[in-house]
Amino acid sequence: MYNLEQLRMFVVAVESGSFSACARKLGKVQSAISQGIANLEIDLNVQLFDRSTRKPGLTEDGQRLFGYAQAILRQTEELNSAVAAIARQEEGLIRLAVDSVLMMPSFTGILQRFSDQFPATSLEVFTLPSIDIPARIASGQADLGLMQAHIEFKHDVEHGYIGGLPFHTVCSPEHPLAGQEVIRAPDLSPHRQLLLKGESGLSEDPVPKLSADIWYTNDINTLIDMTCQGIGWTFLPDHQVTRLVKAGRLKQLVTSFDHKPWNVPVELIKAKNHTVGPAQSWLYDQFVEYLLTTS
Amino acid sequence: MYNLEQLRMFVVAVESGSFSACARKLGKVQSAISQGIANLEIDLNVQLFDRSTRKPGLTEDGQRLFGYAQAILRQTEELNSAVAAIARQEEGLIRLAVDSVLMMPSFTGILQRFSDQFPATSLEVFTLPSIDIPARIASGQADLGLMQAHIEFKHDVEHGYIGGLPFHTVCSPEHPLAGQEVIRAPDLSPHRQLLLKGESGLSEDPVPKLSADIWYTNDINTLIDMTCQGIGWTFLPDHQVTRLVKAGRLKQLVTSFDHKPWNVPVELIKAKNHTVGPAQSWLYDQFVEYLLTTS
DNA sequence: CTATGGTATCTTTATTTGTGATGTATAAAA
DNA sequence: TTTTATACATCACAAATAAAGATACCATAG
Repeated sequence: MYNLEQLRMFVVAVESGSFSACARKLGKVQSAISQGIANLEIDLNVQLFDRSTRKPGLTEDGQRLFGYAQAILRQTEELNSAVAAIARQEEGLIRLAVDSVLMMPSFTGILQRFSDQFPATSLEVFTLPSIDIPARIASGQADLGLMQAHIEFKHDVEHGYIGGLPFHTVCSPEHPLAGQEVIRAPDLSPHRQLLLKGESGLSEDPVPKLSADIWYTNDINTLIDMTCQGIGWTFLPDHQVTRLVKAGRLKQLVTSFDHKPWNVPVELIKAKNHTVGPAQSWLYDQFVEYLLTTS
Repeated sequence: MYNLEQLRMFVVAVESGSFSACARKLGKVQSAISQGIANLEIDLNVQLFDRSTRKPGLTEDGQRLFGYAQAILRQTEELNSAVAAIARQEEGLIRLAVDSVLMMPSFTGILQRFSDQFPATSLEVFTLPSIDIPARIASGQADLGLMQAHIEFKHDVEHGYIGGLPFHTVCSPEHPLAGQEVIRAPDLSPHRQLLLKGESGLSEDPVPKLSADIWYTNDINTLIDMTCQGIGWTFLPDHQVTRLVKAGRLKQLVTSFDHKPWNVPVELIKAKNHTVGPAQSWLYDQFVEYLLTTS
């Protein structure tokens, strides 16, 4: 049976064009390569190299098998890097719970960089309402949560306030409010407000209820669709507003109470008394940094 | 450095649940497995198994690495099957040139079965006009050609007549011809005929020119679109007609000269004096069989 | 308490792999 | 043409590795 060392010789010999060069690269003597490849050929019962010329070239069969050998070696690289990751105590999996409202475009940028930094760590991203996130963390179903700050504190969960996200008041361009120049809080109350509501019941919502007539949904996209449809007005984070106003689907209201943009506090939470590996703390830092520059 | 045998031990031990069972499966003594895995653990500097219980279970790290080890072994299976294919003298690549008109639905069925039969042989399928196919074969750019029969014979190319494909006369439902009950050949001539034409010049076409006014295209889909559009009438193979008549895009004309369906002869060609491997001859047989049952 | 099925460890033996010397072929330089 | 440098194959010997076999130990079911 052939072995990995022989496959490595095969691949390196092809890549470097000669057995001797291969030997130098692998830190062996030339005869070792010569024998190793000869043995590989015997094992496979296939002539891999055409040795009739000065520099040995691949035979047709050799070409055909070269890719397979390369693939095996690439897989061993994967194994090695996973082993190295373990040695560096990197986590195998990080489960992230993010409020769907906070799912901003730059988020995927962070994840992209994460996958470069920690190729051996896989990531699970749940989006769910803020109100449901602490329970996820406390029950051990998630490692890190990015959510709108709530007053409620859960033991087993470590809170860390880290910033705020600018929100704006918006409605459909066809909505009655869209006509008004400047809007005061009492102007909003006669019109239906749309709000996000978590599944785990009463939402201790950081977003104020300004109207008596409130409709709820648990899904950010439904909220947006309903608002665009003109069903009511709502508060939305800056990155969503920018996108939707540009598309002409929403109108941003100029309210008298938010000459300075109105920030929803955002916090990052994690399980208490859990050892935190490098990948998780990297992610944590990235989120902190991002939110500090945004708010 | 770890080796393939150790990885195999690792994987088989996990799959069979015990070192002893693994030893039996691999035809070794138990101590060999015990040592092999211990050495692997030393090499990787990772504890793979939790040996505290009766049956050794994977540690968390072990679970994480198990998939990688499996992947490496799967790759070696690929290599082995490629080697076996070479031993059976199967071709690494077959290049197939098919007339686009003959590209029937059952064709992909044959290719599917091909990939099951010859997993280590890759396939290139060109579709091009019949007239251009012999040149492809003769120049060594294709191995097998499936085309409408021409009178022209090329040396270097081995012709083998194998069947026929039923063709029908069709036009758009809006076309003047669509109203007539039965059509004789002279009825067709006042109307524009649409024909396929190869790139390599004059088409010694197996499809008769019945009209003086002829438009050409080199692409079957364009031909169909033009016909559906009502630009002219044309001959199309049965499988295309069935599909398009069902979709209401075409009308099949009942012609007085084809009470028996009118067959275009189809032939399969290959390069002369080339050794033919099992994969190519399998394909050849499949096509012959298919065309015999169709025509 | 014992039979069973499992693992680790030790020693011996067999196999594999690596090394260094040597011979041959070939292309380029003198 | 003769060197010279580089490349590959082969061989014999040393070194490293892996397998086998014997033995001890452990956990568990009956």
